[in-house]
Amino acid sequence: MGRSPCCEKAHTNKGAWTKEEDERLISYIRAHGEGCWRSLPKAAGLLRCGKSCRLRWINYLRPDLKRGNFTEDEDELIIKLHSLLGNKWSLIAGRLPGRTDNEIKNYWNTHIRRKLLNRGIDPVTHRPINETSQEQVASTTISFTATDVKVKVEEDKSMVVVEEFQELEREDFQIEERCPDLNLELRISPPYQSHPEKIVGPKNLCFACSLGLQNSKDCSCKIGCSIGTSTGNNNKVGYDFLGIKNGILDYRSLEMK
DNA sequence: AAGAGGCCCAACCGCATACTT
DNA sequence: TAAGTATGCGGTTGGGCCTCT
Repeated sequence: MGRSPCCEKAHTNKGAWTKEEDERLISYIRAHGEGCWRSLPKAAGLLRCGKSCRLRWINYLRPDLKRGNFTEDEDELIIKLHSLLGNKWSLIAGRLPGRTDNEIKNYWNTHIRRKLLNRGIDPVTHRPINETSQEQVASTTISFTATDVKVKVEEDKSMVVVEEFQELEREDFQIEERCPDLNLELRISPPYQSHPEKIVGPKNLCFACSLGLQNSKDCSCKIGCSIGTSTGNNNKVGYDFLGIKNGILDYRSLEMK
């Protein structure tokens, strides 16, 4: 199907943002919140397309952005996350508070790539360069394309999700093999809550239970989950990275495209 | 001092996906 | 179910800045 342009390009500004435009955008978002990017420019009196506004806000104007140089710890975290996730910059950014995907992408391309090359490591495969050139080892990397993980809560699709999850589970050992020293506390958590104690409901559902498949054969937490019972020990199982370690994937916390 | 070349990063573009009608 | 629309993501670009000669 054809695509219409995201905006009327003939009447929009392009290029660097002016201070006035920034101020208009900030004050509009402060007053009305984020979202509705398509209608925002007109409402805010900006001659920009919605995409441009969104990008400007997310990458530059957001108040929670951490400006300044990356720390050594952040460097290492990015490298390790990249070795697991590849160029999934938004997922990587999700683990670095105050950093944007664009910022990390730029930083990767300008600094970290070179840093790894200097260490003799291929920035794509994260393997020693000479080893990479010797042979293409048939390795499996986790891909987060939509066809790999389709998390839908709709009941009719839930079995497909479980199958795809099991596929990820089988690949788990390869992650450990590639990063034996990796202990990033990579617990993907729900979006930040200023008052987490207010969250109501079971804290750690297994994947099947999260899909509403309690008591199904795919439920991996028959002992620990016990939704709605007083016997459930919800603290037994933590949020490991993607929940894979425990065979538990909390779909609620996955950032889906 | 000034020109050339490289680096950096904000912004753009095209596409994929989700959502709506 | 198909078509239309909105949003988000990753790759790429271009212009300003910095360094070197």
